[in-house]
This record gives sequence, C-alpha cells and structure tokens, in this order.
Amino acid sequence: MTRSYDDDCVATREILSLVGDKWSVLVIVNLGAGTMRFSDLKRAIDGISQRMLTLTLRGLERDGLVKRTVFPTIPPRVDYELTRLGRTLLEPVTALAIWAQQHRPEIQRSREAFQRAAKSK
Amino acid sequence: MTRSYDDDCVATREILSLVGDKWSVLVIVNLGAGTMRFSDLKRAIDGISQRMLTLTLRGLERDGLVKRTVFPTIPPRVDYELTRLGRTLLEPVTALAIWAQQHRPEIQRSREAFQRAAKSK
DNA sequence: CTGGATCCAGGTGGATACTG
DNA sequence: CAGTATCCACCTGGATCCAG
Repeated sequence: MTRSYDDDCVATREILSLVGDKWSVLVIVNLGAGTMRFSDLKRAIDGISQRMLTLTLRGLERDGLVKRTVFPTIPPRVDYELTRLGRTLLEPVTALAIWAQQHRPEIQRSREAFQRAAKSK
Repeated sequence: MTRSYDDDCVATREILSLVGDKWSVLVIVNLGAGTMRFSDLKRAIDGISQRMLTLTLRGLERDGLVKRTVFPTIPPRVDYELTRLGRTLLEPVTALAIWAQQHRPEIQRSREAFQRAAKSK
C-alpha cells in the first residue's frame, strides 16, 4: 500500500469536516436508534430545513454511511438507516460527544476568563 | 444539575465544529508532541496561512485547550503548548482519525459507485 | 518574529416557492 | 410526502500589506 502522510491528513480532514458540519452527526445519532423516514428525521432534528436535511442525507448516502430506500407509493415514502459502516462511526463520534459534555463547564469558564482578560485591556 | 437536552446538543455541536474546522485539529496534533513556537507551527502545518494560524490559536487559547507564553524579547518569541484539557481531547480525536484512515478505502469505493449510479441516470 | 488590518472569493446554510 | 429550484446573507479562509 502506497499511502503518503499527506494523503492520510487529507482523508482525516475529510472525515473530520463531515463530523464538523452542521447536521451530519445529528442525523447519524438519530439514525443510530433505527430506521427513520424523511419526515421523522425532520421532526426529530430541531431547526433543520428541508433543504439541509436532503443535502446532508445525500452526502451520507454518497459516503456509504446511510442507506436510502424508496417505496414507490403515493404518497411517496423514503426510509433511511445507517449502514454497517455508518454504525461503526457511531462509536468514535459518541466518544467525542461525551468529551464535549464532560468538559463543557471547563471550556465555558475558560471563555469567560478570556473575555474578562480581553476587556481589561 | 439543570441541563436540557438541547443544551447538550449545542455544546456538542460547538466542540464538533471545533474539531471540524480546517486547522484546529492539526494544531492540536502537532502540539501533542510538545511545545512549539509560532513559526514552528507555521512550518509544520503545510498550507496554513499566518492569519489562520493566529485565528486558530486564539480560538484554542480562548477555550483553554492551548496555553500561550510570550517572551518580551526582541525579536519577540511566543510558545504554544497544550493544556491538560487540550491533551485530553487528543484521545477521542485520534480515535476518529484512525477511523477515517481505516475506512477511507470503503468510503472512496462508495463515492465512486455513487458517481456511476448518478451518471447512468 | 509575531502578529494585526483589510479586502475579497467561495462555500455553507436559511427562507421560500414549486413539483411529482 | 419527499424532495427540487432559486435567491440570498453570512462566514470561512486566502492574499496582501503593515506594525511593534
């Protein structure tokens, strides 16, 4: 396997920005509970617009993290679920989420201290 | 403890976007090896502009992840190092990076398949 | 050497209206 | 119901120049 250090960086950054974008993680976490319809997701994820939900799901489907199943009925129905790959992502992402929640007070204190230091200047 | 579900989401998203932004993680990983000067970082992180390095470091300092030490000499010298909090972030982030590298081939195959499916339409 | 200030291009995401 | 299309405001980040 001929893979350079830079390649790894690029690959990693791609995944990290996937995780860092505004909605992907929320979609993944919600789908972690099981299959959901488009409107289920829209209702579950507070504040997401139809457009962004569509775009986010397309991206995740494209990367093989989410499977999309269309039922050609009227009215149409589309189910979304995590793929096996998508479920493996759940674990490291959850670890990060837990870190965030555990250290939030610390971070907030730091921000306030930083604010005060900036003002007294 | 009076913390709402939404609060947690917001807090988590804040951290995730920190991790998802273009440079923060690279700075953190580089500082994981030990203290570095501004110009060291600039050289180590390929492609970062002076401006973005400054902004990224300010953000990390603000959140208490990085400690900044100024030596009032001429020419000036500024050292950066991870705080204890910053080092704790290293672990979950690394887990994610490893995931990215391990599953990159899978993701790339998925993307190519998605491309082909889109073209044949 | 370590930034701050400014300008600018491109991308992200929100609102809204429309369609099969 | 599950999108697509369009328009637009904002933010991020790059380039460049200036300063202590």
